[in-house]
Amino acid sequence: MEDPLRSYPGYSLRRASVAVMGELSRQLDLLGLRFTESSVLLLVRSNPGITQSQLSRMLDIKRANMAPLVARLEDRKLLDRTPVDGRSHGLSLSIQGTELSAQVASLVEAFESKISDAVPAEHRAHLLPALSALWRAFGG
Amino acid sequence: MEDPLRSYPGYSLRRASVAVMGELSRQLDLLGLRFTESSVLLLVRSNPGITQSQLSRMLDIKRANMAPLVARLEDRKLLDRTPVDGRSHGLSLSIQGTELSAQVASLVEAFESKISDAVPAEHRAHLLPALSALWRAFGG
DNA sequence: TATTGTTATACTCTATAACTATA
DNA sequence: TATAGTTATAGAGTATAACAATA
Repeated sequence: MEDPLRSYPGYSLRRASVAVMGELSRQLDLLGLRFTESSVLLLVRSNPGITQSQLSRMLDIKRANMAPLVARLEDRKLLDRTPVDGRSHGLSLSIQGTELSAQVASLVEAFESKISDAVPAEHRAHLLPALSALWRAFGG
Repeated sequence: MEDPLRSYPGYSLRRASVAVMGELSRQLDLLGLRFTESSVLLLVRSNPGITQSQLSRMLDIKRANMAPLVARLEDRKLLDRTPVDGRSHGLSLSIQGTELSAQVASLVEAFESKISDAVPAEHRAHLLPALSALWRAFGG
C-alpha cells in the first residue's frame, strides 16, 4: 500500500504530535486533568498572580475559552483568584493546587524524558530547535 | 514572564503541529477542503480501489468517522465507489477528483518545502527521522 | 478607546456503542 | 466469529460575535 504521507515532515509532525499528546493525556487523566488544565496549572505555578489574559496569550487559547477552563479549576479548589484591579484577577495555586501541580510537573518531566529517549541519539539534540523554529515561523 | 513549557519538546511538538497545520488548513480551505478530506484524496490517488477500512487504518481515523467523511467527498462527485464484495467498496477518483487531488498534491508539495525552509539548515535533515521515531514509539 | 472577563454558539476532530449485512 | 459500513451521540479543543465593566 502506497503511503505518500509518511515522507512528509508536516504530516509526520501532526501524527507524532497526536500520538505523543494522546499518551500524555492518558497519563494526565490519572490525575483528573486535561492537557489544557495541566498547562494552566504549570504556568500559574511558575507565575503566581498571572491573569487569565496573560495565560491566554502564552498558551494561545482564546480568552473566551479560558474563562470556563479557569472556572473549572477554581471550582475544584485548585486555583484562587484575587483582584488586581477592577477588571482582572491574579491567579494563584491553592494548597491543593500546589500539591497537584507538583505532581503534574514531575509527571511531565518524566514524560519529556520518555520523549527524548524515543528519539535516536543522533537526532535528539536537533528536535527542540527544529520544533521551536517551526512554532516561531508558523505561529503567527 | 516564566514559560517552562517552551523548553519541553513535547509542548513544542504540539504548538509546532498546531501552528503548521493551521496554516496548511487555511491554504486547503481555498480548495474547499479540510485537512482530513485532503489526506483521503491523496491516499486514494496513490491507491485507487482502496477501501474505507484500509483508509481508516492508514490515517488512524475510526471507521465510524470515515463514513461521513467519504460520503461528503462522494456527494461532491470527487470520489466514486465500486463494490469489491458484498460489504466493501473500492474508492477511486472521479475526473473532478483527479483534477482536485492534483491541485492538493502540488499545494502540499509546496507547503512541505516551506516547512523545510523554516527549519535551520543544521537541523533540517534530522526533523523527519526524529518525528517518525516519535510517531512509531507512541503511535500504538 | 482599548482591555478584561463572560456567555452563547458553532465547527472540527475524535471516541464509543450499537446495529445491519457480509465474509 | 470477524470484518465492513453505518448511525447516533458525546467530549475536547477551537473560533467568532456580542456584551458589561473597567482602564
